[in-house]
Amino acid sequence: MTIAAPVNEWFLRNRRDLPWRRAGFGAWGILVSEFMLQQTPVVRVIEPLAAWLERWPTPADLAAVPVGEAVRAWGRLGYPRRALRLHACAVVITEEFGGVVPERVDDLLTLPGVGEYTARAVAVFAYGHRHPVVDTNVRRVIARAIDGQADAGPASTNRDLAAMAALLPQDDADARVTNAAIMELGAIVCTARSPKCAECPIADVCAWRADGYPEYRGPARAAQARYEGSDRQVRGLILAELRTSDIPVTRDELEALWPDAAQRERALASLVADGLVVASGSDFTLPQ
DNA sequence: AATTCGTGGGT
DNA sequence: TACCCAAGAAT
Repeated sequence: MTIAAPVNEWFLRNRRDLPWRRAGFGAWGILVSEFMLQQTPVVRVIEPLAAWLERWPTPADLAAVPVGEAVRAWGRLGYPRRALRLHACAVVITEEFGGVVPERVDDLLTLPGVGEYTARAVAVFAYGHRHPVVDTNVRRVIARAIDGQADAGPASTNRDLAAMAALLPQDDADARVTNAAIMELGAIVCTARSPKCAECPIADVCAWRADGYPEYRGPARAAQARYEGSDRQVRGLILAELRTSDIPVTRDELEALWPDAAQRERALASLVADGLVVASGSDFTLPQ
């Protein structure tokens, strides 16, 4: 509680003017933004989000088109399975929720691609309900300011949600601001690489700072696998080819994308298994 | 619980 | 240059 007030005040003066924070942006827009923001930097989401919502202003609009259109429109945002799940989400919302994005966390959690973070983000930011919202930024701020650790360890949903819940003001509207404010603080001040403690509104109560910025001691997070030469890269190459082609892509064209036949076939098979690619005779297309 | 899943920019 | 990191979810 000693951090909610100063962080809220800081937020009201320093928050970025992001599209999904504009009044009347709508629950659908916020849901789409949260899908796009999963593991993807804010700056890369702005334009695709605007194009997406112009094309599909409601869940029913998206549900009405073939899922392949969603995969194509996803473009280079990364993790294209999110496009499949967002489309599936639109179908469920249209068929089971009357075309209205649900506002209860437990209803939101039933939607494809909606997990603990996204469900609460929608309930809080779109509907104003009072829940803790915990993303990577929030986890880092709490690890530093409260726990005195340089970085958060592995995620632990219950512990992380409880820690954030303990910081929230009682009032729904204030709690909503605090959720956005701590996330924003982690995004632009208490950053992973070079935190700007001189600009931090809670530097005077930060446990990490008070302890002299000790290095992180805890379970090492698994190193991210190298991308170059990975199956992910091959999947990306194949899907990029399909995205930019209006007609089915032949095996010969796919062979030109990657020399290792075994890896190419493995990547292709996994894309088919995911539903991102379908066989069309002896050729391949995005799903219809 | 540990892995897998894109892409691009920062350090 | 090689990492590291990014409003996570599913398995």
